[in-house]
Amino acid sequence: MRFIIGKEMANILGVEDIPEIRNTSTEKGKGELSSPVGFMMARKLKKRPDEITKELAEALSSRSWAERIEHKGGFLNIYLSPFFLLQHLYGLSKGKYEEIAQFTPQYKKRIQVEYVSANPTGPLHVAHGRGAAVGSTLVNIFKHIGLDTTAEFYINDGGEQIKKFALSILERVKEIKGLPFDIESIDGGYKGEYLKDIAEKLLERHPNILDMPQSKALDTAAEFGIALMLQDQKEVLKTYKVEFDVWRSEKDIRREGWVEKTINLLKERGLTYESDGALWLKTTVFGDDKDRVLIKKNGEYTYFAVDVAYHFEKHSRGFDIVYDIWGSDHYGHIGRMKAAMKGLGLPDDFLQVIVIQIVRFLKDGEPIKMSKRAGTFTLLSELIDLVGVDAARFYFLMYSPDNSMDFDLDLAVKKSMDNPVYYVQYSYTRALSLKRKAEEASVTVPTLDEVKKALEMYTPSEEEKLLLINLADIRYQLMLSAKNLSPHYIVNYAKDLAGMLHSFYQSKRVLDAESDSARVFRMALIDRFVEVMGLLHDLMGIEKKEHM
RNA sequence: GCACCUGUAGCUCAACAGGUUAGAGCGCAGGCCUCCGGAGCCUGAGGUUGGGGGUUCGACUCCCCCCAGGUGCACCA
Repeated sequence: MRFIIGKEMANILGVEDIPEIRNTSTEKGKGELSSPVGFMMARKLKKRPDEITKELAEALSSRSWAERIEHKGGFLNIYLSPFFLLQHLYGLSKGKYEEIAQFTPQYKKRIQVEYVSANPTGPLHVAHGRGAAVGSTLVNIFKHIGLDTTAEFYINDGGEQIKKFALSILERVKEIKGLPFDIESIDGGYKGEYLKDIAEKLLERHPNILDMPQSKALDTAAEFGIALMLQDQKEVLKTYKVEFDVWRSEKDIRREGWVEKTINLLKERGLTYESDGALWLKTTVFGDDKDRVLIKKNGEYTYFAVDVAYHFEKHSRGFDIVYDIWGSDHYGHIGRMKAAMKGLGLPDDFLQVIVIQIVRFLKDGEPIKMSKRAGTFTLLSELIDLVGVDAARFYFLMYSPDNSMDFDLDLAVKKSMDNPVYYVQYSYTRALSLKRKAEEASVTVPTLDEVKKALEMYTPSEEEKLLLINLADIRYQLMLSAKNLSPHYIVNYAKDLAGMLHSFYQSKRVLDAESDSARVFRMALIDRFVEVMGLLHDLMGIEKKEHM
């Protein structure tokens, strides 16, 4: 809706750029929408700001969408026709998201979002919860506005960690068998209790595992443990409303020869050299602080080498933009990866890393120490059991990913009204309950024609218009989240809408309204609220509750 | 030391592409149900946007310099 108006302004002024239109509905005396178009265009058009806005106000005031237009210096303050807004909202379910998608840099690109990508050497940790919530919501938004998006999980089932994992499992098998065992001797070994479960199940399947040759035993343990952990991760993610289109295995990347292919290409480009028995990539040429090892002196590929190959493979699959969602602890990986992408001749905007800042979990007001090595970590599944999927997701989504956050477990456990997720869910339930009551009373949702007639008789109040204009802003809000790569815009938007619904609900009766026309208008408003708020629930991945 | 993130009301956070008087929630003070769900609503107090310069008609927003907190700087992943 903002775009429609912005485009009309641009047409009248004969300029290319669509002027900024702000939602000023909650501010007094600035209209419902407002644009600093006079200031923005003054230089270009060589006119005074107030001349421009005066001209626009005159030209636009006859438009059907305009109820009233004021010009104040360089600002144009617009009051919209309620019918126009409802008409817009009635057309919402039919899609037409193209016109907002084109304001995002991802428009008409093939995009991939890779996130979570946890090691399959253990269950998902609570810290995975934030990236999972952010990633899945971004993907939901991208897909909803029609961007060509693939959600991908990279299974790190190759490399050094897997060896340590397999060794650790075998030690636990020895333990169960009553044989001497020693986990401490494994450098970076896995000490979590869950390894005993894996070992037990492994013994059931392969009772003779310890009689196998060492390398076969390790392979068997690794394969078995990975399958089990992956299964566990998939189940938790499903509960957590996180879905992937593609699960890509590191082992397959290696097996398909992508690493050799990639390294050869880098060699051809003269970007590698040997030193200390290792093969190095000249990432410093592309702005990295130091060069990085591709092949260790023991002949194995580094994680970095495989990851570069994986991203080269992504490009070969035809993606234009790849978003990797990483925790801030992987920050050091970014510079070298971007340098490697440049070395491979990929476009500058191909790899974009969304860095999620750290989450601290507070218990009794104190941060909990969490470490995989020590085996004392808290699981994502435990967090879900504790606070529920809705609260967990909502809490993670509320904050900008740039912001480090504290997750107060005591507060979340309380399920008290401090928790904004209830406030938002309650608004949906309340509106839905009203629709249910209406249905019982045989009051139907009006057609657009009925709304039009009703609005000839009825003038909406402040609360009603506020809710209306903000509902109609849904697509702009989705565009903001998509463009700025953060779900927190739509979460705050949902909180605002919920407040407006409650405020409206408190001040006006719907079913026993003072007039037929008022009831028709309000029924339309409630119906559209359920539509928009329902969509927001779906995108955020929280439950739409019929009853609370 | 270098790089990145953060610093906004007592607390937790917003603020769109630089735009008109910096907004919410919690907490605090007061008020509101004969009534469609009070898990709600209304009113109020509360701010030198960490500090200092600069650019601009206009700066929380952009640039520079400081200060404070966090994270990262592996032939680990």
